[in-house]
Amino acid sequence: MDKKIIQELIDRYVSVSFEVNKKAGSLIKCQMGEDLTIDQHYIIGYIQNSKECTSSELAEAFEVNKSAITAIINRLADRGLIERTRDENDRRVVYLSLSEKGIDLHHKTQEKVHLLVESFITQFDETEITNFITTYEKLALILTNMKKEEVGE
Amino acid sequence: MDKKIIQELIDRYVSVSFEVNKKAGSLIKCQMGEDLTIDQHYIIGYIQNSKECTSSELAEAFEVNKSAITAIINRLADRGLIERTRDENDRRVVYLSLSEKGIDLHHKTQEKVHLLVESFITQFDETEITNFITTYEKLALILTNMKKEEVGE
DNA sequence: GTGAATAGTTAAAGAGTTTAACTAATAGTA
DNA sequence: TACTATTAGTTAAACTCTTTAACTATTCAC
Repeated sequence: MDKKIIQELIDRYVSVSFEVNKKAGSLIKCQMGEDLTIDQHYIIGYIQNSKECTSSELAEAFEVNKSAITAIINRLADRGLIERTRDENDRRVVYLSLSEKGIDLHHKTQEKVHLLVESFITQFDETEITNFITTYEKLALILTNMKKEEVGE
Repeated sequence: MDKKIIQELIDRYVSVSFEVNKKAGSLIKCQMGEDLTIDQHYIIGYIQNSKECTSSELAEAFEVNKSAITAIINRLADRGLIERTRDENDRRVVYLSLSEKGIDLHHKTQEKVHLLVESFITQFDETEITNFITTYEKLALILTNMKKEEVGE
């Protein structure tokens, strides 16, 4: 690729990814209201979709330290949204799961996010948005590999 | 579009945008090191590219309250990276600008982010990444309009 | 069985955020 | 002109998220 074209693409990417993140984050936050922060929503979603979820697993998935997860889980547990269960075989391990209340709230917020995403995805031509997401997924893979290489060094 | 296809696209989008944000954010943070947080980098970049930047302008651009900007600017000013200048005609207004030190640091971090983005952008075919960014920009526009409508209600 | 590794928590500190109350300056208007 | 409302920015309190470092409890490995 031409140097000049690359420079232009970099600038456009940096600028647009910043803008979309800000705008999308702000719209999601509106949807969440007082119920959950965005991070809490994602954490609860992860627990919902994972069987026998642990703090360590969350820390790895969200790329933060385990103590950051402890803090978030404490807040959610205090509100009765999450339950902790010790593994009987390995008593170091604590499994995280959603309470009834947690499941209900997750459904509610999940639905709102879904509708929000739907409302902008459907403004695109099917081919265009499909190609977009496919490339986006390739990008996710590339970033994962870069991360691995970095750690491997 | 078919309902089922839409649902699938939504799920893929939510999942991939989350993943890319986490991964890219984490890689950028590594590049920044101890010098600046990501938010500070963006704030400094905005000030660099804007003539006569004010707190209100930043608050609007970053979609946060003005007091959040004051806090960030205070930290940067304490480190001698940013200078404040009162407007002589309208003494309520405070213009923000980078000090020499701030400009140098911004060049340094800017360069690092540039190289990082270059390293993954160049792994794509030119047509594919150009189409991707173009759609991404359309998405930014759509989100901006949604935000406006929301405010207008 | 003792030392090393693992899972998770706690505590302290710092960054970013919001809301609400505040200062200071300007604009509008009666 | 004087009063009121608006605007720009700050401050303070409270909260979330994050990191680092030290800690407990448990399990693993030799």
